[in-house]
Amino acid sequence: MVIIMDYEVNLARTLDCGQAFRWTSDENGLWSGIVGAESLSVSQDDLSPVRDNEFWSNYFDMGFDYPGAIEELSSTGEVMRKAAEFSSGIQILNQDPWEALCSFIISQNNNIKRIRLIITRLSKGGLFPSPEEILDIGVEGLRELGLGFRDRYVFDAALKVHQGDIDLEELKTMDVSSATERLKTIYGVGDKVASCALLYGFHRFECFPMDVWMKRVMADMFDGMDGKKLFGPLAGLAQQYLFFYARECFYKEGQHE
DNA sequence: CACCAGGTGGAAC
DNA sequence: GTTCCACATGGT
Repeated sequence: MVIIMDYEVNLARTLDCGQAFRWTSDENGLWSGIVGAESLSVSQDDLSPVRDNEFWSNYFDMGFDYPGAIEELSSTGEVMRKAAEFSSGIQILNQDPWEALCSFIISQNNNIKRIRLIITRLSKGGLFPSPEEILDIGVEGLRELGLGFRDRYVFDAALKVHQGDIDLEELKTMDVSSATERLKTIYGVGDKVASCALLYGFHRFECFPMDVWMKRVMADMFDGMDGKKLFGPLAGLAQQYLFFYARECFYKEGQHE
C-alpha cells in the first residue's frame, strides 16, 4: 500500500530552520531576503513569486521530489517517518556556495541568533561580500564586525578562493569526499562545516552534517547508528528533518521529557 | 555574573 | 589513535 501524503512548501520552516541566516519576517508573515543580487518578499499565502520565477524556483528547490523523498526516508523506520512528517514542507535551499561556506564557518561554537547578527553586519543590509571584499575588510575589520576567533577562518577562506586554491565551480564537479578534503584545507573548516557547505551551497544530499544536536539524535533515537549509511543519498535531507524535529519537538521542554 | 552556542586546531597523553 | 582545551562575543 502506498500512502500519499499531501505536501506543501512551508515557508517559515524552510527559511527559519537554521539552513539560511538572512531571511526575516514581519508580523504579517511576509518574508524578505536577499540572495546574490536578487531580493524577494514572499508569504505563505502567496508563493507565486517563487513558483513563477526561474531564479527563485531554483533557490527554493521546487524541482525536487520531496514527497517521494519523504516516502523513501520513512521506510527506514518509525522515528524517521515521524520526524519527516513533523518537518514536512522544509525545502533544502540552493544557496550561494560562497555565502553558505562563510555562513557555516561563522556558525561554529556559535548560536543561531548571533550567526544572523554577524552575517547581517557583514552584508550591511545588501549583498553578501565577495571573497575580494572580505580581503578588503581584513582580519581586523572582521574582528570589529564581531566574528571573534572566526575572523581568521573567514579571511583564509576568502584568500584561498581568491587565489584559486579553492575553485567553487570546480567543487561542483568533484565527488563529495574530494570536495570535502579540498574545503578542509581552509583554516577553520572541518568535517561539519564542509558538509554544511556542500549540502546547503552545493545541494549534495548525501552529506550528513554532524553537530552537537545530530550527535544527540543519532545516540538517542538511532542507537548510535551511522546516519550517512542509514539514510544514504538522502542523508542531508534526513539530517535537516531530524535537526528540526529534535529542536522543535523531541528535546523541547515538555516533550518526551 | 557565570554559562552557553549548528566546531576546530593544537597540544598532551 | 583519543581526550582536553582555548577561542571572541552577544544572549540569558
